[in-house]
Amino acid sequence: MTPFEALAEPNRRQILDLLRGGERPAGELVEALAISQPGVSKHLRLLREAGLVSARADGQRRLYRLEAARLTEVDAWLAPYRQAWTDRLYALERHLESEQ
Amino acid sequence: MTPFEALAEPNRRQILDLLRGGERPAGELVEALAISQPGVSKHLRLLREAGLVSARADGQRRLYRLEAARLTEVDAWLAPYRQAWTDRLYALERHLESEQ
DNA sequence: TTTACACATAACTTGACAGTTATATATCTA
DNA sequence: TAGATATATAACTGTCAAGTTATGTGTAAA
Repeated sequence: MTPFEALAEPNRRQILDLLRGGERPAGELVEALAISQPGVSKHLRLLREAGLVSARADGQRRLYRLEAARLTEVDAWLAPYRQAWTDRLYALERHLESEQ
Repeated sequence: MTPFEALAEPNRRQILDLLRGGERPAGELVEALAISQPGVSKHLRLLREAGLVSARADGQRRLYRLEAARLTEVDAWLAPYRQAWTDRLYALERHLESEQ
């Protein structure tokens, strides 16, 4: 699963958002989401396969951590577009359009 | 279809990449991709529904254009992560890990 | 006014994903 | 050692996306 595919699912984005606050046990993520525990576990697996999170054992819990580095791939793809929408020409086109 | 879902598919990302160079007729996109004409047409529809492209008639052709503004939604989601991976603390963690 | 062209839509197949419940595995605790 | 807890996996179902071929629709050209 590529990072792009991983981000397509809202629950997975929410998981990443939660992990931005630091390491979290799986159970805490389960509480925060509106789906079942196995559902969360499956999303965590896909996120791991995408390299977007990592996990380590802590007793009977598993602590998940954000691997933000993998998101640079998405960021890199987006970069040239960022230039596009900040373009003065682009802004002008939008402006002319809105006047119709 | 959300922008996130739209970007999950590589052919659609390629279409957007091509449209970064300016308006293109559908046929030109068909030539560039490795899938059938109806396949491309369906992707274009989804991209339209996601607001990522727009189309206008030009004789018997249809010219597609990038609507980069919609990508700001993705960019906005990504923004706080961008901070995360440029963090000095984050860099330090990566460094310590690589030493193991 | 046919024929050709560009594109969209219809209809269908296949496979993957997201969700569920039930169960297995491992660790902690009484 | 016997529960109790935390998490993962198995097994299953329903939905949907992505691809295909075949066909429809509108515009250009002969």
